[in-house]
This record gives sequence, C-alpha cells and structure tokens, in this order.
Amino acid sequence: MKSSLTKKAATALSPRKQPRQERSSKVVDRILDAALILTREQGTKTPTTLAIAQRAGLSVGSVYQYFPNKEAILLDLARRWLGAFPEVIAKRIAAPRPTNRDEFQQEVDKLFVDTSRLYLDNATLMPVIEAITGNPDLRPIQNEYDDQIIALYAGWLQHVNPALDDGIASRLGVVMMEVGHVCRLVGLKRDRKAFDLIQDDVKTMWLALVDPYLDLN
Amino acid sequence: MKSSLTKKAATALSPRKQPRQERSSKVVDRILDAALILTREQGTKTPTTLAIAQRAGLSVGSVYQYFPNKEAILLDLARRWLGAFPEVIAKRIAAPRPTNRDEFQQEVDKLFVDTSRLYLDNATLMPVIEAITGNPDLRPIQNEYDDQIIALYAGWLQHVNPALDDGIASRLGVVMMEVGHVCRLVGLKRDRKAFDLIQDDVKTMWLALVDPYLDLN
DNA sequence: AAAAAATGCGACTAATTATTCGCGTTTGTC
DNA sequence: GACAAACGCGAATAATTAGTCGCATTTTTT
Repeated sequence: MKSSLTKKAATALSPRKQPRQERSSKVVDRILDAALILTREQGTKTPTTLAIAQRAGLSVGSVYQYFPNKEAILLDLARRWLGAFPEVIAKRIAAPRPTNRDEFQQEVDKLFVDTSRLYLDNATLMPVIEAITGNPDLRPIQNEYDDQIIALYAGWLQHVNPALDDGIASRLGVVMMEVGHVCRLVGLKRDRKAFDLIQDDVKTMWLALVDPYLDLN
Repeated sequence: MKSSLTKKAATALSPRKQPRQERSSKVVDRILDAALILTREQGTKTPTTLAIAQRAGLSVGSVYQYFPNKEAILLDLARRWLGAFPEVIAKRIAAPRPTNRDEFQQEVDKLFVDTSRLYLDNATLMPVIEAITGNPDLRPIQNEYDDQIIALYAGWLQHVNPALDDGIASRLGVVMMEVGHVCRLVGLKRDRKAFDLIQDDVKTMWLALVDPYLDLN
C-alpha cells in the first residue's frame, strides 16, 4: 500500500521529458531556482506555475515541457533534502558501537552535530519543506520520508543499545525527529547565534530523552 | 504594526451579523460542527464553503449570513483553543513561587499536566489547528497567539526564577512551546497509551531543558 | 543547406471555488 | 392576521490558476 502510493506518485511526478539539449538543462535549473526563490519569498504559499515561469523568464508552456505538474517542481527541490537526511543517519549507524557512557554521549553528539549541519547546509531549502508540509497533495510523500527517518533514528538507537525494545526505539525515534526538526526550523529563522543556542537545547533534550534507555550494564 | 494586523483581521473576520432568532443560532452551530467534522475528515485540507454548507444541511448563502468568509469559520473554531491556552499558563503563574528544588519540579509537573490536559480535552480541535498552521491566510493570526503563549511560558520561567534573563526566558519559552506542541500533536494521533508515553518524554525533556537555568542558590 | 528533432511560446480551455444578490419563506410583533 | 424583520436559498458572478495545444523558432542531423 505504501509502495503503490510511491509508484503512483513517481508516475505522476516524474519529469515529462528529459532535456536533450544543453539549453533545456539550463531551463530546468532556471525553473527550479525560480520556484525556490518564490517559495522563500512567499512563505508557506506555494507559487503558481505562471509566477514560476515569469520569474524564470519563461512561458508556462516551457515549464510543462519538463515537469508534469506544479507539485513535481517543488518535490524536485524537496528531494535534495529528503534524500540527504537518511544518508546522514545511516552513516552514524555504520560507526562502531559505543561501549561505555562516555562513548555513548559522544555518539549522540555526533548524530546531533551531523543532523544539525544538514539543516544549516540546506537552510535555503527549508521554506520548500515547510510549504510541502502544508500542502495536502505533497504531504503524503513527505510522510513516507518521515517514516523512513523515524525508522533510521530507531535503528540508530538499537545500534547503540541492541537490547532496546522495538516499540520504545520507534517512539523515541519519532520524538527525536519531531523535536529536532521543529527546533532546527525555529532556529534557522533566527540568527546564527540563536540557532546555536537552540541547538544546545536540542542536545540537552535528546540526551535526557534517550539516557534512561541507555542501560549499559 | 501587530495591532493593525489584529484589527484588520478582526474587521474582516468578525461575524457579519448576530443571530437574532433561535433557529439561526442553531444554524451557526451546525456550520461550525460541519466545518469541524470536514476538517477532521480531510486532514489538513480546509473544506470548501459549499462542502460546509451541504454538510450542515444548508445553502452557501446561509453560511455567509453569519460568517464574512471561509476563514472566519475555521478561526471561530480555533479561537476556542487559542483562547484557552494562555489561561492555563496564566493560572500557573499565579501560583506561589517554589522555594526549593522539589517544589520547582512539582511546578514544572503542574504546568506540564495542565497543558497536557488541555490537548486531551481539545483533541477534536487539533485538525483545525493544523489546518490553520498550513493556511497562508490564517497563519499570521495563529502566530500572534503563539507569540502570546511564548511570552507566557517565558513569564512562567521568570516567575519560577525571577533572576532569569529575558532573552534566555524567551528562548526557552519558544522551545517549550514548540516541543510541547509537536509532541502532543503526534501523541494525539496515536492511542491513549502512546500519548501518555510521549507525554512522559516531554516532561523529561522540559525538565532537562529548564534545569540548568533553575539556579536556586 | 535542407530536413528533422527539440525547444519555446502564450492564448485558450477547463475546473475549482469564494462570494453576492434578489427573491421566496418563516418568525416575531402589534 | 397583517406587517416587518430576519432568515434561508441557490443560481449567477468573478477570480484564480493548472494544464493544453498548435504554431514559431532554434538546434541538430544528414
């Protein structure tokens, strides 16, 4: 059922046509750039196809040469973020298992630093993510990625403590993701100093959250 | 500038006409009920005026007798929640100041329990809140309430520790609100047992978050 | 350089949906 | 019971916007 949604979305949202000449590749870039800028300007309101075309110095028709619909444009931008996130957690799971309390705290810190950096590096994409969150058509696709990320957080927790119950790991994964996400978004809307302070708060909360389930006896 | 937004919104969103006969009061209730049910059914997608009217067994024209526009309907529902939240925190601020670590933890617990209960009591309204969050027209109004709630959380922190710096109190207020809100929403989408577990996580995180700023020396 | 393929265009279509307005009906008042 | 006010109605209006299609232009191929 989940895969059917994916497939349907993939069919409906994949590019209509691959660019074959160099000029058209640049057109695709111009469209994506315009959509990104407009989404940032307009907050959560997703830009119209006409607005995107005009901002890119194109006509609507050209936009539809390479994107089957409006959603596909935003999704193309969003996937840069949605695709990168899982990799970061997966890399942390590949690290050696911590054996004592100190190493454990270091592992939390590494996961924390890596995910935090990801938000900083992709700060310009965040308005797109927020727009997608508020868009009824695109929300389901983001939910799929979210489920994946939750599973990875849970996997990381069980990597750190293999005895951890599945249900608990999953719940903590949800909380880690939600808390991390919302705090990072709030932080990015402020200046760098405020961001850093809020990040410290996230680390404090994460550590307190997972500490009771550490159980390194 | 903020007040001008409020006033403009108030003018544009206040009821067009007060119901003068009993039947019309019931009509208003039917409209609000229909809007609530539809919002819950459709997730974040705000229902259309026609859908609301039909669900309420009315015509579109009747809806516009009492609501100036579609947004006003949702806002009417949302204010039940947005108005109740500040009261709960304000009541906690009115309580006597804790004098030792134990009393402090009890105060955190009371604030936590009271806000948590508010979410449980208003669980049916949450889809409306989520819809408003994702609606570009209504988001600014919610932001005003959010600012108010953040200020109240900050006020509560300074009530507990009067020496706490304004900036720190404000930042912690933001984090408390965001973390509390997102975790409660996630919890409500699961069963009661899962909600309770996530609530414990919130308390753990809140305590860890504010503990360093306690400083009861 | 001629033919073919790819690209670009923008007026047009189609669908959705918020809001209005004049008219018929119900309710309250005298 | 007659009159006015309130109420309820839903077809019509208006605005927005996603997506199409045939034609013009540019690039590539032969």
